[in-house]
Amino acid sequence: MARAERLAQDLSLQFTTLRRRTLEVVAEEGRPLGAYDIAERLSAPGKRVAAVSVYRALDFLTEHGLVHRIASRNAFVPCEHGHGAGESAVFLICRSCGSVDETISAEIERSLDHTLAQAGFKPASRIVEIEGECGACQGRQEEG
Amino acid sequence: MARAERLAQDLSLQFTTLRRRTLEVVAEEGRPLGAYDIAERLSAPGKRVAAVSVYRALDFLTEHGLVHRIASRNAFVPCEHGHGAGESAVFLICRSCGSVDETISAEIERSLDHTLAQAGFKPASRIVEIEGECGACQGRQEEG
DNA sequence: GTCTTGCCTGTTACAGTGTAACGATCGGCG
DNA sequence: CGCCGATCGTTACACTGTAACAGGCAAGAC
Ligand SMILES: [Zn+2]
Ligand SMILES: [Zn+2]
Ligand SMILES: [Zn+2]
Ligand SMILES: [Zn+2]
Repeated sequence: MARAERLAQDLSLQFTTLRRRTLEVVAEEGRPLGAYDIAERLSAPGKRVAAVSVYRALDFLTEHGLVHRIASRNAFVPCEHGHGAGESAVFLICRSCGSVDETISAEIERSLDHTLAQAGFKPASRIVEIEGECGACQGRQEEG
Repeated sequence: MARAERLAQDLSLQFTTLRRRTLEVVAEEGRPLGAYDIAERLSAPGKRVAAVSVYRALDFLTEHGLVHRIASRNAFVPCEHGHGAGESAVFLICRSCGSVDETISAEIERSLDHTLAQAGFKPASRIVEIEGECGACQGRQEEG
């Protein structure tokens, strides 16, 4: 990810090997990965990476917007947008193939802001996760 | 909850003591409760309720729309609406007081449907959870 | 009545998820 | 050099959730 590299220069020292490799592993996989799965992929014979280290790396990466946590799956995906400020994402999670698509919709953003303002609620973070079936899997199912 | 009682008659046999008491405990608390917290509240000296039983009761209650699971907290709240069919809720979770407010917005529903249709995604369940500060806590903070 | 069946519950055991605490290591700085 | 801050390794532990199996109980069949 080029965006990560750019950010890396800003925080020069902060983007350590473990954090970089954690991001790489998450980005290479096409589906959400659990922290323990990541630890396993980062481990080599004789060089084991503990899950707690992965959690710390993931904390760093999520704080800087490089990965997202999927609350309904206890898993992590790379950010594919580089959204600014309070811009939040909508995650489309396919129950068949397990893929996660991250989209941004100004329309949803607006209607959420509207509802929150009406309720007098000051938002800090937003979680919008939709489970269902992605377009590809729908087509596959109709054929088979 | 009257709604629960009404449903109880439909499923007469199904609404057992354990399930009823689980719903009561969740409804009495003003904030999301974890399954183990519920088990603790249901337990009496000499009569311990295991967490696994609570999970089964919660499965039943969520399937029938009497309680909701808060994915970002691994906790459960009573449903306060009795929403029909695919109508999904928006949860406003206060970081200060821990309260959860359940609201329904047709506007959000519409914009979500629109975005999903555009992406060719067939939704099955929706999770919308906003963390932030509720109106009451904002007022309290400004004073103190 | 008794037997079988299905559903709910109890119990144990275990897998998966996440954090606290402490120590070692490394780099920068006086 | 010694100090300080941040990162990382290691251990231990708490919390969340499920699988598997056995007992209880009500309802219907014989
Ligand atoms: Zn993103
Ligand atoms: Zn799919
Ligand atoms: Zn509800
Ligand atoms: Zn509050």
